[in-house]
Amino acid sequence: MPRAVRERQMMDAAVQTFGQRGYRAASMDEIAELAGVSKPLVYLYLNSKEELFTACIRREASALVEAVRAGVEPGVPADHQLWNGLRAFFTHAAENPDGWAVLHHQARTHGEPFATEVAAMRTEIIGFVTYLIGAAAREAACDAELAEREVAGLAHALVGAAESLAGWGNGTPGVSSKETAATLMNFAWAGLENLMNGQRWAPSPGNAG
Amino acid sequence: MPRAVRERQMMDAAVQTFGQRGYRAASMDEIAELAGVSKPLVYLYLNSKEELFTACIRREASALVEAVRAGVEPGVPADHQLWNGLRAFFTHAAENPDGWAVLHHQARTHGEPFATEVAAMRTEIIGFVTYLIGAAAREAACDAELAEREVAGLAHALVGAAESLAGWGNGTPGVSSKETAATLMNFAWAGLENLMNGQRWAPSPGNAG
Amino acid sequence: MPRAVRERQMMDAAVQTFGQRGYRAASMDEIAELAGVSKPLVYLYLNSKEELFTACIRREASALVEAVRAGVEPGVPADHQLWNGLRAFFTHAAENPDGWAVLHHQARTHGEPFATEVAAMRTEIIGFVTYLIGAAAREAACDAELAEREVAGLAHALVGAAESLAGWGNGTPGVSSKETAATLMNFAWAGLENLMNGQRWAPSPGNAG
Amino acid sequence: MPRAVRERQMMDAAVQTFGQRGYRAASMDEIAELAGVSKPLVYLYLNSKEELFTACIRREASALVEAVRAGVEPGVPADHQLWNGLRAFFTHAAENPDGWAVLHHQARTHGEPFATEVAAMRTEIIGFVTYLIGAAAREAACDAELAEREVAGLAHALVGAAESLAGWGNGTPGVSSKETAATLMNFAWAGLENLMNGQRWAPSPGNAG
DNA sequence: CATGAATGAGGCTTCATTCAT
DNA sequence: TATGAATGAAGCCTCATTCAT
Repeated sequence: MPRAVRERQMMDAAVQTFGQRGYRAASMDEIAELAGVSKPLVYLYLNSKEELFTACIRREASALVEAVRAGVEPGVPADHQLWNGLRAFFTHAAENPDGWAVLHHQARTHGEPFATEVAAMRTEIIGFVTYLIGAAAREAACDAELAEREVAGLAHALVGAAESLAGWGNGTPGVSSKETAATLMNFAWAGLENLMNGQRWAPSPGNAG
Repeated sequence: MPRAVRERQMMDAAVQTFGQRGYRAASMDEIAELAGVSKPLVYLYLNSKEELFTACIRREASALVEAVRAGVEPGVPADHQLWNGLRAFFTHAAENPDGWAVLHHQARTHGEPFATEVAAMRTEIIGFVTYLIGAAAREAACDAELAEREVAGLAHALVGAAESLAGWGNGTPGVSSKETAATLMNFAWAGLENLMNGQRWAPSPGNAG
Repeated sequence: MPRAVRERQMMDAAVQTFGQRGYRAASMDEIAELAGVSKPLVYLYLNSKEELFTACIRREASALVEAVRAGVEPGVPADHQLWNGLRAFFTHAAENPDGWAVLHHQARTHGEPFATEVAAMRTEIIGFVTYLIGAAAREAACDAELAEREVAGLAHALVGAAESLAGWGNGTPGVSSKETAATLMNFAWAGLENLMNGQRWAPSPGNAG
Repeated sequence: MPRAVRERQMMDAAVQTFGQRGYRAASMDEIAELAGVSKPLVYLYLNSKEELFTACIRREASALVEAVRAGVEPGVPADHQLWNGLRAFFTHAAENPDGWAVLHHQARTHGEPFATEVAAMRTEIIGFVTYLIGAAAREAACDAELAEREVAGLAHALVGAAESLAGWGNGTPGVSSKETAATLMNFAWAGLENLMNGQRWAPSPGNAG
C-alpha cells in the first residue's frame, strides 16, 4: 500500500483518538490499531507522538480555514460574508467533530508547542472577523469611531460565541448549522449595527456595582 | 495540623498543577510536593487522582458560581443583573486563572466523569442567563415571541462569548474586567433588544449561499 | 530495608551486569532482577541508565585508585613504590574482575560521557607512574636527560603493559598477582634503568626499514 | 555494480560505524545508509548483524596481521624484526583508526562469539613476539634460562604496551609512529636484554610489602 | 540485482497506588 | 497522624529482520 494512503489512515485515526481522549490519554498503541497498522510504522512515517499531534493540528486547522474560505463569497457586503463564513464553519465543525475537538479542546490544553499552532489559526480567523467588522463600519458610513481594542474585543466575543455554539449545535440533535448560524447572526449583527451607530449600553447611574 | 487546613493546601496545589499541566500530565508526586506533604497523605485524604480532580472541579465550580451569585443584585432590571454577573465572572476568572483553566480547559477535555461535572455548572449558568433573557423580554413587554430554542441558542452564544473574552482579558495586559464586561454588554445587549423588538437579521434575497 | 543498603546492592548488580554484557547490552531489567528489586526502585535511586553507569565507573575507579594508594608505601625508593603499587593493582583487578572490566573495557568503548570519566582516572594513574619514573631518575642521579614526552610515552607503555597483564593474569589459572607484578618489574625496571644511564636501543645502520 | 565492490562498501561502512559507535549502538540502518545501499541488500550479502560484525573483525584482523607481516624482514636479527613489526603495527593502527577500534575496543567488549575471533588474532601476534624473544635469547647465546611462562608474560606485557601506545600515539598530535616504536623499543629491549643476562629486579630485603 | 513497505520484540522510563511502621 | 519504601502496569520509542515486487 502506498505511503500516502497509509499516512492518511494514520492521521485519521490520530485525529479521532486525540479528539476523543486528549493528547496524553491517547496512546500510540490505540492509534496504530485504529489505523490498522503496526506501531513502528506510525513512527516511521510520523516520527513521534508530538509530531503526530502537531501534524493533526495543522491538517485540521488548514481544513477548517479552507472550508471557511471556500464558503465566503468575496465582494458581497460584509454581513453576507460573515453569514456565509459562519455557515461554512458550523457545517465543517459538525461534519468533523473529532477534528474540531482537537482544535478547540485538545490543542489548547497541552501547552507548548501545540497551543502556539492553534493560536496562529485562531488569530487568522479573528483577523478575518476584525476585518469584516471594519468593512461593515465603512459600508454603513457610520458616524461612530470604534476603537481598535474595542473591535478586537468584539471579534473575540463573536468567535467565542461561534465556538460555543458549535459545541451546542453538535451536541443538540435537530439543530442545523444553518439555524445555528442564523441565531448567531441575529445575536451579533444587530449589536454591531447599534455600536456602529454610536449606541452603547451603559449602566444606569445608581445601579452600577 | 488540622485536617481541613491540610486538605485545603492539597486542593490548592492540585488546582494549580491540574490547571497548568492538565489532568494526565499532572503527577501526584508534583502535587504532593507542591502541597508540602507526603504522597500517602494525599491518598489518605483524597483517595485517588480521579477523586482529587473531581473535587477540584467541584470546588472551583462552586467558587465561580458563588462569585457570580454574590455579584448579582436580585430585584434590579435584567440588564443590570447581567452586567453585574459578567463583571463578577471576569473578575473571578482573572483572579483565579488556574481554577478557571481547570474548569474551562482541563475538565472538558478528559471525557467522563469530569466533563459531566463541569457541564452541570455550565448548565446552571446558562440557565441563569436564559432566565435573564426571558426576564428582559417580559420587562420590555416586547411583542415578539422568542422560541425556547432560540433563547437557548442566545444564552449559549452569550456564555461562549464571555468565556472567550475571559481568555482574551487574562491574556491581554491592560484590559480590566470592567472593560471586558462593557465590551460584551455592548455587543450582546443591543442585539438582544433588537431581537425582542422582532428585528432579525436575514440574508437579502439573491445573496444567500 | 534502608536506602544505603539497597543502593549498594543495585550498584553491585549493575557493575556485574555492565562488566559482563557491556553498557548497551545490559538491560535495566536484568540489573533490577539481579539486585532483587523492582525496576522502578532502580530509577528512584539512580535516575537513569546513564547515571547508573556513570556511578559504577566512579565507584570502581575510586576503589581502584584507593587500593593502589593504600598499597604504596610513601617514602621508600621509587622502584619499591612501583612494585607495591603494581601488586596492589593486580590484586585488586583479580579480586574485582567485573569492576575492572567496567573500567578497562566497557567505559572506554561507549563514547561520551563515560570515556571522560575513566580517562580522568587513567590520567591520574599515569601521572603517578610518571612521577615515579622521574623520582627514580633523580635517585639514580643519572646523567641522562629524559625528555618529557619520552617519559610520558614510557608511562603509557608501562600502564598499558600492566593492563594487559591484568587480563592475562585474570585469564590464566595459577598465576599469582605477585608473580605478574614481578614479571612486569623485570620487564620494565631494567629498561628504565638502562634509559637512565643513557643507553638506548637503535637500529643498526642498513637494517632500518 | 559487481557484488565484490558493493560488499566492500558495506564492510567499510560497517567498520566505521562499529568502530565509532560500538556493536550494539550501531544500527543496520546507519550502516546501510553510509554504504549507500538499501538495508535488504546488506542482509542479502551479509546475512545478519552478528555475521557482519564477525566479518569486520576478521577482515580487520587479517589486514593488521598482514600489515605487520609485510613490514617484518625475515632473516634479520630478532630486535630488528621486532622494530620493523612495531613500526608497521603503529602505522597501520594510525591509518585505520576505526578498524583498530573495532579490534581493540569493540570486539573485546561484547562477549562471545566476537571475543574469540579477536583473541585468535591476538594469540597469533603474541606467539610471534614470543618467538622473537626466544630467538633473541638464542642469538645472544645467553646463559639464563627463561621459563616458558615468564616469556609468555613478557610477550603479553610487550603487546599490551604496544596497544596502549597505539592509543596514545593516535590521540597525541605530533607523535609519529616511528617515534612511538622507538619509545617502546627503548623501554622493552633493554629490559629483555638484562633478563637474558640473568639480571632481575628484586625487592630489597626489608622493603617488600 | 535491488528496494519500499512493514513488523515482533524488547528497552528505557514514568506513574498511580499501597504497605509497614 | 504521617511517611519512607516499594511495585505492577503501561507508555514512548527503536531495531533487527523479512516479504512482495
